[in-house]
Amino acid sequence: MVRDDSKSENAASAKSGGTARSKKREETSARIVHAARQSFAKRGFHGTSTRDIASVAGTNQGLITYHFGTKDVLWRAAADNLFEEIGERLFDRLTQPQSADERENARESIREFVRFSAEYPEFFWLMVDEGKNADERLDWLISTHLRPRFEALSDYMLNALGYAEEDLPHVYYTLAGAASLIFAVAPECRQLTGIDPLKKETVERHADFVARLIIT
Amino acid sequence: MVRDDSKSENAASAKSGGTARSKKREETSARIVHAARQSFAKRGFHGTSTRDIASVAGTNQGLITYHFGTKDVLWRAAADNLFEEIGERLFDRLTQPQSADERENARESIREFVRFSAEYPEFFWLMVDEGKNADERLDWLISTHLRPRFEALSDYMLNALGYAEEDLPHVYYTLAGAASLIFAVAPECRQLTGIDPLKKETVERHADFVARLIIT
DNA sequence: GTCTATAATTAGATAGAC
DNA sequence: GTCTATCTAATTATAGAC
Repeated sequence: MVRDDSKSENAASAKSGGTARSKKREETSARIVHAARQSFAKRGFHGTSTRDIASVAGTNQGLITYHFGTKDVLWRAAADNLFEEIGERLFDRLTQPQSADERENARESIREFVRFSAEYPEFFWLMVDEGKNADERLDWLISTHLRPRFEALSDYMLNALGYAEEDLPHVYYTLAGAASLIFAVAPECRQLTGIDPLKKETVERHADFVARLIIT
Repeated sequence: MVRDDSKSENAASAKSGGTARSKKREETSARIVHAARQSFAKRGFHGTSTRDIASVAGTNQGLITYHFGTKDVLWRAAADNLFEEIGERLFDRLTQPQSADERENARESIREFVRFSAEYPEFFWLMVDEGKNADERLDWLISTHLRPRFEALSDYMLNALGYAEEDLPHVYYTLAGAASLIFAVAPECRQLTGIDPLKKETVERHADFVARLIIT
């Protein structure tokens, strides 16, 4: 998702060392992507302006064009960046059994998913924001990131958890919704119920609540 | 939420009958509100332009200003309209017991809520869109619509379902998320899983799935 | 009441100086 | 690579004709 910069490594810059230049490039690019991730998550694609992103990244709007071309490409880069982190944080360790008790393994996997949902509400926001409209952003999101993850999860649910094939969509969306919503609307939850869902004890409470609900 | 129009019922229009004029006013206003509900739900507050709303309503942008003043006021009117329908569709019949079996009553209430979520994904979209940012739209939404509903539901969950006070937020958001997400991201679900969540049988399947999950 | 025209802002994208 | 200045289009809100 980062533009090929081999062409810009010209003779002039080669003297001072192409590595330093491309390092700075990547630093700036990364700052922009990070700011974009935050903004797109909180305000959605339409609610986010490239000027705001540049401002959060501590730079200017022109640089976004230079590094990414269009707002759409930047959005994809932000999504890539998010899913990269998600992969490391979640999917890799979700299928690793810890205990001899199958059901307790499953419960702990669900607890892990709830903890993840508290850490990365962005995932849920992105899913809801983009999942409700059939457009090319959704197409890209599914083929690039969602499908491989869903299929890995499906295998796990079929084999380790023993769900029936036709229940998979219900399990998947039920779990995702049950685990995530309370954190995704944290400001509302605070104001409406008086409790802060992002407090460590509350996260654990919710994790256990959902885990015991799904795996009795 | 409709602007007081008593002042515009002047002497000139009184001749042709104030009722006819105010009837037309309300029809136009209602068309705009209806279009606004659709657009705000699907695209969010920022992603929706008043011109698009006017176009869907079959009128022009100037009339929106005339009837509602600002985009923000129109958004409130759209939310009011949604919650009015929700009240009729859901909250009134949720607490009416049908069977002698307490657990089956609870299950049927949950099934009803799932069916409602399939019919009104707007509710979920609104909740997620506005619940993630602490701003004055959220304040208004909570104090005007969410709090009274949440307290009514809390009573029901405490008394009829026998949940503990400190579990209420977890029950509430778990149920809301579990019931709604699959319908809220219907296009994604179709493309990702191959099943259409809005098909009648699928709605019932999900309703039963969630109901049996929560009330074993 | 309804509509067209337009003002004032803001958006994404571009050009060019450094 | 970075930044400022600017173009074009779209936005909300306003003014005024009918």
